[in-house]
Amino acid sequence: MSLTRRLGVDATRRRDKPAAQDPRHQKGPVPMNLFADIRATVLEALGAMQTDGALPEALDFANVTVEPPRDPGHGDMATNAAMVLAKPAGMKPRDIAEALAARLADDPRITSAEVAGPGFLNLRLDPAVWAETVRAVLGQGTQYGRSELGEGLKVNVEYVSANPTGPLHVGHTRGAVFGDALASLLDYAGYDVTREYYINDGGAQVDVLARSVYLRYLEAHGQEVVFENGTYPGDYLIAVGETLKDRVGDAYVDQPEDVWLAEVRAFATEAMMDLIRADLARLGVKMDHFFSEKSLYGTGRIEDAIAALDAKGLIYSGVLEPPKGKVPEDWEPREQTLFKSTDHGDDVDRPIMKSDGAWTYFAPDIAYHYDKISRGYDLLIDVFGADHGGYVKRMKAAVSALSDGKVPLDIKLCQLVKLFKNGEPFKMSKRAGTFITLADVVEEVGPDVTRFVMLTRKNDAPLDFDFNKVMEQSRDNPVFYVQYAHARVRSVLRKAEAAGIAHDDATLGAADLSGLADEAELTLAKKLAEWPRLVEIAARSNEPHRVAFYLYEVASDFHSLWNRGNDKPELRFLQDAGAAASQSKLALARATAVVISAGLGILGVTPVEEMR
RNA sequence: GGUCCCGUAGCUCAGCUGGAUAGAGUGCUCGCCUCCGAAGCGAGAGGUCACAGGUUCGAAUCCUGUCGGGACCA
Repeated sequence: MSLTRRLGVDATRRRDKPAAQDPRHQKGPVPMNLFADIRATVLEALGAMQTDGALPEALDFANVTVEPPRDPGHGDMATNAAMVLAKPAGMKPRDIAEALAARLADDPRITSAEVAGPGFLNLRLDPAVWAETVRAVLGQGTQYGRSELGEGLKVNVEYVSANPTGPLHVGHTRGAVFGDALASLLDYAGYDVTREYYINDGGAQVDVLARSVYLRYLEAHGQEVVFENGTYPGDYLIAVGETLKDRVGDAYVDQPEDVWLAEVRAFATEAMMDLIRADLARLGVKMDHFFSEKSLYGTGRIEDAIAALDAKGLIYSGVLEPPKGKVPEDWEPREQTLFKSTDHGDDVDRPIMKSDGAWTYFAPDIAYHYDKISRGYDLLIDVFGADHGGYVKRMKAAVSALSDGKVPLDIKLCQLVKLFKNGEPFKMSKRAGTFITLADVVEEVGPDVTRFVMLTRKNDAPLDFDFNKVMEQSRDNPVFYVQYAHARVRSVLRKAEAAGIAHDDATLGAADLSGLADEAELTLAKKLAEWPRLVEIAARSNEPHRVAFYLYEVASDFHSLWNRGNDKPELRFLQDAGAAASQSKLALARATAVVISAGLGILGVTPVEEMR
């Protein structure tokens, strides 16, 4: 990927600069967050009221919010302080609100504070505040909006983690895009992020892979082969078989499995990981760390993890009750080694070792998460497909037990993507070898559209991905709407350049911005003021899709302003009156582009210069 | 049978970790290019937030139950 592609995030991605990992040590001004600032002002006023005896001591202000009102007619910001505090303070909401309003009137930024409705306090801010917002954006660039919410905490985001048995398909793409955007979002919000991929190279499926590659290897030697017993017939293994032939000649031809299985498995797995890494690169996804499940076997690491649980008295031998309702026909009571996950919120205890002494699939998962904990992460996030929803409780129980409840694990489930083509749903089958791959999609529509579309849906909502619709790049595709707004800004800046108007950020940031007074201009500036707040909300809930929806709103406010310039020449970004008249408008336009760039940077989408 | 997710405009979906008269896109109707990029903008119409209780100043949001859709279940 080119450097320009991700300029919003790459420039600050801390894994490239380990020395400056902690955002608390970053240089530059503390990011401006107007809503946080005003909330702090409100809390100060409340504190002063306590000091004066106007409010009782010992009140919890945690639920006091300052947020934009739904109806702009209510003002610029609203606080619920009076309503939240009325009951614990034993006072009437209106009394608190009026006293608070009187205090806040002293703040030069606040021009009016009115009690409304059940006890809201509606604040109107001096227009100069919005000009300062624009100035802050120009001064801080794509750093505007960065937050210290994360306090430099170490967070591990595990995503994709597809089995190394073939190329990534469309279903994986969503998890890849989501996990990557989430990681960027958390980075932007002040966390120290590691992007990680868990390679499932320890199970039976890689044996199947090895046998499949072996068949292609025989084929490369001119033999007729049949793909049976679940072996993978996909074309992508043909080249792998040929490469194997180049490596070992005919050494494995007509040899029993125990001669070649281990080596072919290692060879095939590495080949598949190369394939997967290449697929991820197409999307602009770059992992910091790949963790091999295989490395857990035969090294005592699983045993260590289980011993840690055993030391807490959470391992025992027992027989599970049969699953309620439909009992599998082959079910029989068996003595197994169990993890007492019910102590940590699970519904039933989970087997970790079967009666024949083999680990269950759960055991390496425990060991893997134990490893993450021991690497010192403060927070773990797993991005799974929705088909793994059944593992959530046991995984959380394991992490809770292993970390003594100190390391939270958040598991984000991505609903599987429903594919449509020509308006018809179609399924993909890895076994049949007829699946739509990530590479197919990215080649057709490009990484930007792929990523943005995947992020315009909440992760736990199903996503209809209409192949044709997305390939058509039709206008109802929101990525173009946002890109278009950015391109329009760049266009107007090019015109400014041609007209000889200085438009660098320093000049625009120092310009007289009092000309920004029209409602449409202020609406846009206010929207830009929400960006730092939006980042924190999105990061707190681990929901990068909020960034995509926010950018759509920014673009909408910008397009709206742009078109008002058609009717009102005084709202155009380039003014006939000359440089000074234009620069306040250009400052707003440029600030819009900066916020869009920052947001697209988090999503991993290129802010384009033009799209004619 | 159990667990988890979902149910919001004709359709596709947002909805701020409880706020005021629930919002976009799309589709439909009607307007806007001698004007910085019309891939754009403006206006109209469209709702029992699945249903029933509960919690409280206040519920689409939290709790319980029912119905419906999906995923998973040694």
